[in-house]
Amino acid sequence: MKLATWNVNSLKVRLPHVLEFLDRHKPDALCLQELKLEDANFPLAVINAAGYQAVYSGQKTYNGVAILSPTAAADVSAGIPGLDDPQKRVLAATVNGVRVVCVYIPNGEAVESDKYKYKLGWLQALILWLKQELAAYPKLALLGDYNVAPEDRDVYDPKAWAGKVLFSDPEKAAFKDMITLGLTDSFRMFDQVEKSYSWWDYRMNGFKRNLGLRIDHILLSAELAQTCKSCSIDLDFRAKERPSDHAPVIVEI
DNA sequence: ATGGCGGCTCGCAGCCGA
Repeated sequence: MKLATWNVNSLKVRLPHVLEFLDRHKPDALCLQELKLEDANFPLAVINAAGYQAVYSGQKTYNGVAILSPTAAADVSAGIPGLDDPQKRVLAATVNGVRVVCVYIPNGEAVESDKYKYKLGWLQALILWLKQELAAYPKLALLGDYNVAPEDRDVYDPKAWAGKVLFSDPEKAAFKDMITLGLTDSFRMFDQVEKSYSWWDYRMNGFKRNLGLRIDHILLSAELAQTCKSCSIDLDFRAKERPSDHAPVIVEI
């Protein structure tokens, strides 16, 4: 079974890339973030025509998440239960017996900002909910844009990024808390080339110079990690004309 | 040290992302 995650930075603009991704990788579930469109504008007909079903939770301009799958998604739930948040950042569904949790964790802007406080509170709410969700669904995958680079090797210049948003100690601690719940970072289960990243700034030729961060992750529950076969980042989609600034991450379980 | 790119909007400038 193949699962994938991709922050598309506008589904309207990236729809051709998404269709190409579905055709090339044929994932059993594809989690998308930053749809930047309302549910009424979700391109369901085009995705159905590609052989995929979709569940989604969108809003105008910002955020928005979706799960695409060839088979129907069951027990769909949007948002973090108990967290009153108008921002559409979480969607969970069961696909072929696997609990697929698609997240777009807040960016945080800068450690001094209110958005950073919102991010840390949001992460705490996510972790509390995940603990329950893991108890209910032993086969669980948490896929998405975490906006956290967990280790030095996930950052092109860890000294320059030390203490900055996406790489501050409280954010890294929250990531570790997720690992402590029993989740495994599937990417690090396997040998990877050095300087592997999932996001590069559009500016300064970030991708060509490989000035990136690894902030998109697929964490697996123990039961899924046991049988995980591979995890990779598909750089081809970041190298395209008019790409998303994120590359897709793919896991085989 | 700064800004840079790209996507969005009751657009032509400003917000947001990371």
